[in-house]
Amino acid sequence: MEESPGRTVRMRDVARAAQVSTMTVSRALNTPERVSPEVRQRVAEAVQAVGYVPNRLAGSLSSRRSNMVGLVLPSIENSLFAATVKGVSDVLRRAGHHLMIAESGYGPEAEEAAIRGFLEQRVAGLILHDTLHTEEAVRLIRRAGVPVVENGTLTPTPLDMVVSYSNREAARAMTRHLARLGYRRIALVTLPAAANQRSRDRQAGYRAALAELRRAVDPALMLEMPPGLASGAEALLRLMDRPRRPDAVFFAGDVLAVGAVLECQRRGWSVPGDVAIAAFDNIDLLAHLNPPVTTLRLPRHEIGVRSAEMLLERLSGRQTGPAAVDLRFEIIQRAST
Amino acid sequence: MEESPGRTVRMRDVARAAQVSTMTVSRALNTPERVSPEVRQRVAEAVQAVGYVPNRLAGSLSSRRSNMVGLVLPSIENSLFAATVKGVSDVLRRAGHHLMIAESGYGPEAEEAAIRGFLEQRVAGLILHDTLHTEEAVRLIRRAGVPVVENGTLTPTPLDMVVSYSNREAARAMTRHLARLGYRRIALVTLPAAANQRSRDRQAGYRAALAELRRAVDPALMLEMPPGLASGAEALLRLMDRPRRPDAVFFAGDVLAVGAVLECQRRGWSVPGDVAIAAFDNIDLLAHLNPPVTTLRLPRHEIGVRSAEMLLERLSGRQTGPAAVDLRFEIIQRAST
DNA sequence: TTGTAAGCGTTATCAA
DNA sequence: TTGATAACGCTTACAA
Repeated sequence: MEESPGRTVRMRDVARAAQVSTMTVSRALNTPERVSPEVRQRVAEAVQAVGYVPNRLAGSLSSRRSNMVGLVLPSIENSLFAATVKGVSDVLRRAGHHLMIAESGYGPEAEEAAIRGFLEQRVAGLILHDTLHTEEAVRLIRRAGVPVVENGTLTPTPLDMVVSYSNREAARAMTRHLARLGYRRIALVTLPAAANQRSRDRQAGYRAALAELRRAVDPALMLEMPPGLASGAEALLRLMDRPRRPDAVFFAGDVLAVGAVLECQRRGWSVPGDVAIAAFDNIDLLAHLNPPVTTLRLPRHEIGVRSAEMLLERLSGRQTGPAAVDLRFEIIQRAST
Repeated sequence: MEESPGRTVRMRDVARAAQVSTMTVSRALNTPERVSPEVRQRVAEAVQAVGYVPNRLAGSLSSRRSNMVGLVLPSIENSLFAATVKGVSDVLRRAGHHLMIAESGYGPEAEEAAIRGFLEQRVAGLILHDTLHTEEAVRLIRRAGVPVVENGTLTPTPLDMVVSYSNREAARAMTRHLARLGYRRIALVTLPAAANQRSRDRQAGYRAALAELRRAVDPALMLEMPPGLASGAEALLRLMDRPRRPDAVFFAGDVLAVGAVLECQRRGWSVPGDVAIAAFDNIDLLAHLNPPVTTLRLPRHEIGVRSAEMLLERLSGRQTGPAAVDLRFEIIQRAST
């Protein structure tokens, strides 16, 4: 019943209480099968009695193994990543690992700082959403020799392992889907592509689809907008203001499509009558909007699960060498197209 | 240019390269002002030359200080917490601290497991969203002697520090606001209150407001629903099916209000003509819905910022003793009421 | 199955 | 201002 924050309880205290050496305590805790049942029991009781909480700092320092994984996301606030984080977190927890999270929102330099911080903490592995890194970040990772999973897109030049879907193929598939439905002038709205490989891949997929369909790319129908609901509304208005309007708009980013549908409601425009609208991500809301919005089902959660699993497998020493996992997406056709 | 993951570079290697002792390297890195400029420079160059990445595990073990903070959230997927996490993360990063995140979604036992894990990692402090903890969790925290901030609601029995707004007062204010607007039969929908102090506080605030208005509480107008858009729609339908319909519904949880508004669109019900709708949280979407939805502006981001700041202040040894910070909320009146 | 001794890579402490 | 030495709390390696 000792609850005052006095001197820390060390393994030595448990050892004394159980009348064994610290090594036996260590074994009883980490590899119980290598300790006699009787002693195991005595140690368990001693742990309870003295209120022992193992010090992983000391354990990791000594064993040169760590149970922490670092995750770097472009933005903690973007709810798109929540499903991925959840997947990572669930798998890690079950394996007794812990998750550290940092943000790279301000670009590769911020990512480098986050990576450096994680390596100082001696994480066992890294999961990076972005696929663009500073040279120094790459050097740090290589020297540290930690396994890394990249998530953002199926980069052709992975650091180590990749788990993602193909942004290019997803955009291509949706563009073709819209064409198949009969839309003739399909517009594309993405987030700013300059520092965003995902946006560039989506634009490439759109272009590829049009090329296959033997349609010219009309630059007036390609727009880059910042993220946000208002931004989606504005993109729609700009496109509908063009001399030659689109009959379908593919919003390949964030919640742009939601903003656009809500703007149509306000204007009294019929969707898909006046303009069809398609989105890029399976956020719940899209299914509940009026009309429900055609979109892609992306394997957000599975990306997290597989990333964590691959990392753990590598750490366990079973899996070795680089690997790329191309997870599947799916088109969800709804009333908006 | 050495990039192969060979032997780790230790402080000793830097010391050798700079021709000083490890203590001098340690000082040059942690308290540069206590080292001569010349030596400081030599050490900096040596760090570069050998590619040294400090080992915080060893540092923390030795100094008995850590730069990690543990954050326990009910759900990683719930985007409501994103703003808080962002606030915490920003403040910690600037102070050179790191964030570990875990989930308590399955109740106090899961929270206890998360807390135990963090304490094993020897975090410097804890931020807990929930205010309901197992006895063992409380004992662990007390023994560890780490500072703790609780966030979920202004609990009257804090473990240590609290940073929150008052769920009770917020619900009370919105209920009174709706009454002032002339609504006579105000319904309340919350998340299940059994294991959720926040829901209970909101119900209490609603009851308090009605009592002050000398109105009876009609149990038929109080509903508890699971989270989700579909759930909000269903709640609305159930309430509108009552013999004596509400003229306003206050959705005090999650995205319930959004689901309800979208259901009204589908049914062709006028909001607020047929029924007024109010929400509890300032998610962007509410401002863009048709009609825009009256809601509360809650200090989500500030909660994160202040929590982290208080923790850091305590760690720096300046602030001591418990503290409660009651952050303000605000009603945002929009067209839905 | 259990124990002894020597680190793991850093910092606190004290001395020069 | 700098350095020598002894921890920090655990695990590896080896021995009994």
